[in-house]
Amino acid sequence: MEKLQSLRGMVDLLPEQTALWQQVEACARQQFRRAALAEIRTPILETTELFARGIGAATDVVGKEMYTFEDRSQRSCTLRPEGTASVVRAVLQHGLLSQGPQRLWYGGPMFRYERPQAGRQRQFHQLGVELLGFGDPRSDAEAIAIAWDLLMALGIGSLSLELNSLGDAADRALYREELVQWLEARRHQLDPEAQARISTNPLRILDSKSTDTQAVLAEAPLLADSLSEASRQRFNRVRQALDQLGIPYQLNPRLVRGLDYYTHTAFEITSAELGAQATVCGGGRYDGLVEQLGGAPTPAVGWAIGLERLVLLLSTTKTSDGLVQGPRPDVYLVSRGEAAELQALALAQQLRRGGCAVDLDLSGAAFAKQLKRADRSGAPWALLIGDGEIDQGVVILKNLRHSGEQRLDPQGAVKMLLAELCDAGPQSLHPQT
RNA sequence: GCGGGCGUCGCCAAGUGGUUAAGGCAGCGGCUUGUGGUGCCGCCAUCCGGGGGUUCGAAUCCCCUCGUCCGCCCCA
Repeated sequence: MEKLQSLRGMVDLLPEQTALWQQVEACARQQFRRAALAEIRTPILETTELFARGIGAATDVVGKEMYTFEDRSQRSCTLRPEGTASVVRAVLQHGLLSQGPQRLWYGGPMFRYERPQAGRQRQFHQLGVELLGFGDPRSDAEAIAIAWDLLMALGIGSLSLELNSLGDAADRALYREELVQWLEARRHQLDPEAQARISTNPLRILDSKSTDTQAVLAEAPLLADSLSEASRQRFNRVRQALDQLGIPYQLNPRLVRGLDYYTHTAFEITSAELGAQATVCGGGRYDGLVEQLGGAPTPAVGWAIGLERLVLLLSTTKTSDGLVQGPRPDVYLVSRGEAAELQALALAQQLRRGGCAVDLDLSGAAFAKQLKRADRSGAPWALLIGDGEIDQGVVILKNLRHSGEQRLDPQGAVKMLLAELCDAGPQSLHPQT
């Protein structure tokens, strides 16, 4: 029989990895709370139209990477390839903007039908922030700062922030015309992909990784030169704010980004340690999207972080090695004999209700076996109960670090363990040495 | 969608045409029928991702396929 397997590009996170993920998520939540962001959760499945309209039909994401299928009523559905469109849809659907600007974060799985490689899977996870209803240049800087500080708080080093301004719709239209003209004149020097893009999405040619294409582009007109005075000033104010915040960045006039909805500020945070898929965080301003999806014109800025890539960085970085440990029980309950096993069950419940992490051995195996497992579990304490203890009305509280043990009445042992626990907090659960 | 590398036990890994497919870790059992962490003993792939083919004979050669990894495209 064929072995059952997960779908290509869909990976399991096993217990030894989830501890690190939980740490990242906890850190993010803390940062988001400090930044006064509220969480929003939207469905993973949306109408295909949402993404077609929101992200742009000419983009690769919509053109060839979506998981799209018809449901039982022949409605075209798509597994979300990114989060922003859904968040804007939800905000509009529930009229949240009528209560004022929204400071939101979201997280969860995204789906893109691509060939898996390092740092890229078909189901991956993002954490994103959207500031809706904010047009001030300071909000661009603040959004970036939230991302930057989160990455710093996680202890990720060697990151670089690349920054560009795409201007507003008018600037882009103007520049697009100029660029197309320039490209047409050199069509024969471009690779086939770039040639095809001249008509579909010329700006995307700019950040091509092809060295040949880049060589040709060296002389190309720059978007920065087509920006209106207002756009230019706006960009300067964003940069000023970043300077004020002490966040280092590099201007990258070729940074365009793949989704159609970006305007003005576009940015990427990359790491040299990630291989080909170097972008950890990408985002920017999207002043046109809310209107595009049927709302009133509303300025907005946001970004998304790829969690797989983040975790990849954290497990590569030496400093974080060994810091994250899976859950260890505080107490391991060993019991043998019918009455003892029942009492152990009850004590486990009592200890857990008291806040103690308890692993209960259900095997009924020999004491030696159970003790061995107790040792492996990493628990600092074991509670042993057998027929002898039942007869005497005691339990054995054993310190697995020092091998000391004492016989106590059951309630005395519970009190002792809970005191160890609660008085000094979780740290005290793991006696040193 | 395209290019290249790889695919032997849960994990790591020897083996590169010839009778029973090393070893290590983990797991299980025992030495120790109620006391762990060390030690010792035993068990743990009729099978080498799957399917065809070549051969007297293949995990070892060929083809197809699937998976995986790396890169391209693109993105988080």
